[in-house]
Formats: sequence, structure tokens, C-alpha cells
Amino acid sequence: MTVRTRFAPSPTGHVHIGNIRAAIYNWLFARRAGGKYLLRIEDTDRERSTPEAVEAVHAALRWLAIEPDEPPMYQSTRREAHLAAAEKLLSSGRAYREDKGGTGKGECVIFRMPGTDMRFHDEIKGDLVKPAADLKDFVIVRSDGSPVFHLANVVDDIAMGVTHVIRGDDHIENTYRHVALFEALGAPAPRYAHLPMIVNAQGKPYSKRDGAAYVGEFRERGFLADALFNYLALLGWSPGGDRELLSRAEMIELFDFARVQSSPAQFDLRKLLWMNGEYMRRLPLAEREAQHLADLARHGLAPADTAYARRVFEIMGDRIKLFTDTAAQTVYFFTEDYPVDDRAFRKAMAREGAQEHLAEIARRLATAPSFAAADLENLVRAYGEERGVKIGQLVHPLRAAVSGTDVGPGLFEMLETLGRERVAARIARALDRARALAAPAHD
RNA sequence: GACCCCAUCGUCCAGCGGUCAGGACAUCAGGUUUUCAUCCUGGAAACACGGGUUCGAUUCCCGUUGGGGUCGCCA
Repeated sequence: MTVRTRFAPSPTGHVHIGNIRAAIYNWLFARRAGGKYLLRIEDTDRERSTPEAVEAVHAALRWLAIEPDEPPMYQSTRREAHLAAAEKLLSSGRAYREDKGGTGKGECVIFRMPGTDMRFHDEIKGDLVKPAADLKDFVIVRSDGSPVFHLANVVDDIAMGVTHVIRGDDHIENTYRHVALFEALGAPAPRYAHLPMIVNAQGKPYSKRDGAAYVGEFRERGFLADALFNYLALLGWSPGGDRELLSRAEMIELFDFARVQSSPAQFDLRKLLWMNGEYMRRLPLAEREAQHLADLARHGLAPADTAYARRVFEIMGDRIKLFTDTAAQTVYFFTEDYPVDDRAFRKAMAREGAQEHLAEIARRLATAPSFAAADLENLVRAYGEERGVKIGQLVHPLRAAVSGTDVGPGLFEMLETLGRERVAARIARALDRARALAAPAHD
């Protein structure tokens, strides 16, 4: 029997990280078993299942590169099959019609539970049992003639030949019903694996209130798909030992339900951030460029000279942890209209002799034979020794003067990249600014 | 409330009867660096509790406590 798993989201416009983790496990398990991973869009809620909402599902899967191996099934197209199954259950006596609760809404179709204790084996939770007394009959077709989730879900799983149902453990109670439905429909029940929830710091189901909760948000925030995949895969599953950074091939190789946690896992954005950084630095510079450039463009800073931009990214090293941070961290390389961190600027200029040193260094820079980083460093160091001043006293004001901030790449690489003219102009402007700050306030 | 599930550092995991209880993130203290980031070194930090079983329990069993889930003509 070849393994067939499925991800069956109902399109709501967003794909929650808990759901996508279920998709990841379905994908991993199918790959590991050499089987197929399928997609079924449960779009029976016409209100919410808009084309945009459906597209959001596809977009999320595409981004994470876990698209289905076969064309997706759209549940809304399966109504006839669902109803036919209900008829079959009606004629075999496994279901009956009734105006449940005497609502006056008319008769609905109700599935008759077998009346015996039910049990099933869960790959993650173990053997689960429920006494007959706790298993009540339930509606499978509403009085308005529409099929209910349980019926549709089971009928479609049969149609798709699903062998393993891997989903959130909020479905555990439903599983007894589903198993009974499979049996009544004369189909073998699939194997089940119920995943624990992803929770917040309070132990409650992780929701939008707790921060980014949807796949699209992580994408927009500049996270790498592979990093999110890796993080989510390890949130509740471990390959054993101390391994954390794994390629997809390795995860497929190692995936096993026996190593899936059966207790809830708390989502930790800081660890995701760290992991994203790890993936980021492993990315070839060439691949990073497009992303950095895209962020600059988003902020209206698209550089005319990409070779120059490339140098900027290079000297930034691994300081940029998120592609959405590129513009913010490199503005001053791409415009003269960059923000100045007032606190950092004042602090740097308050150093003893800062302005005097700056003015003299500017003079020497203007006539420096070379503007290469190493030569600039020698120049500044020489000046420092000459005046008996520690280099830090010179470097900090210089940095603040040319970048408006106190963080960034190595100062001399920065000066070289910025170029002689801009450095000169900025130092002059910074000196004016410093003088203005020092001048007594008047109104 | 009923039924079910769960329980190792703050967090995610390792451990599958005998370990100085390990790693990662976060955190703290140093070091390297012109800043930041990186990097290096070191520290603090956990087996919820009570009974069993056993020569021996973090590990197996049962309770307690705590947390979570489910109880729709939603999915």
C-alpha cells in the first residue's frame, strides 16, 4: 500500500502556522514513505471561501515549496458524492432522518453510531478509547440538504485514497465519528496521527493576538521559507540527538512519528529569528542581493548602481537578519536624506576634541592619496598617534558624522564605499550641525 | 461539569532503569573588534508532588496537582 497523506485546510484568507505545520508533517511523512502528499481545499463555507482565500492557501504552499503531488480536490465540487454516501447510509440503516431537537427546520440526516465502545490507534498519542455512552449520533446532512464536515471529510478521504490522516489534535474527538463513518461506508479507516497544538506563552492556542500567526506575515516580515519550515518542523518533532539545522533531505530521512512530541509546544519567535539568521548567512551572496535590492526598492531607495549596492551588502556582512531590515540598516548608503540618531550623534560629538579632530581628519582625507579602507585606517591611526589620542575618540565621531548612527559595518570599509566626496560633504554638514547644537538656545 | 490528552532548565528538544541529567534559543559575566553584528570562553538555569515496582527511578505503574483539548444542523 503506498502512503497517501493530505493537507485539508478550509480557506479563511490566512494560513495559520499550526495548520501549515500539519502540512509540513504530511509532506515530510509522505516523502519519507515514498508516497504522495495531497491537498484538499475544504471550501464548503461559501461565505469565507473566496477565490482570494483559496489563493492564500496556494501561495503559502508555493512559498514553502510543499505543493501537492496531485491536483487539489475542491470539496465544494463534491456535494453529489457526499449526498450519495448519505443515501447509502440511510438505506443500509446506518443513518436516519429526524427533525433533531424539534427545531421545525425540517429533517436532517443523522448518523447512527455503532453503540459499542470505539478505539483507534494514534501514531502519536497511542491507543485511544471512548465508551459507547460518550459516543452520540450526529448530523451528517443538514435540514437544508448540505453535507456536514464529518461526512464530507470522510467521503473525500476515501475518494482520495488517503492512508494517513495527520492533523491537529483538536480533531481527536472527531476521530471516533470518522472511524465509525469509514466502517459504515465499507472503507478501511486510515491511520491517524494527531499533532499537539502550538501555544503562546500562556499555554493557550497561539493566535493572531500573540504576534505573527499566519504564513503570509512571516513572508512579509522577511523570513526565509526554509527557516520557517525548519523551525516549524522542529516545533514538536526532533530527529534525535542535538541536531537542529537540517536540510529538507535530512528531515525527510529522519522523520518519524515516534519522535513527535505529544505535548503542546510554545512558539518562540526569538529562536525562529536566530534560525533565520543561520539560513540567511548560508545563502550565497548572489541570492541575497535580489532580496536586499527588493527591500531597498520597497522603500524608494532602489540604487542606480547595483555594483555599488553589492559592495554595501558585502561590507554589511551578516548584520542584516531579515530582508525587510535592509533599507533601514543601509539608508545612508543610498541617500543624503538619511535619518540621524540624535542621541548617538550628540554622544559622539560630546567626546573631547571631537569637532577639532573631525575637521583635521577631513582636511587629511581630502588630500589622501588613496581612499582604500586599509589606507584610511592607517591615516586615522597615524593622526591619533600624532595627537596622542586613542582611536576610539576619532572613530566614533567620524562614524556618527558620515552615517548618522553608531552601528554599522567597519568604519573604514564604510568610508571607502561612500567615497571621498560624500564623506567630505557629510563631515562638513555634521560639523555645522554640531555647532548648531552647541550654540545657546534662543527663541 | 463530563470525557480525553499532556507534564525535563524561562523556551524548544535529547534522555528510552544506573548520566557530574546533554544541546540549542534566550539570559548573565568575560575576551576579540573602531561601533554593532559575528566569533571565542565561562556561568546561572530543569526532572511538578506523593505513593508504589525495583538492588536502583527523570525513565515503568497508580494517584494528586497543574495545564490544555472536546463536548454545534462550524470546520
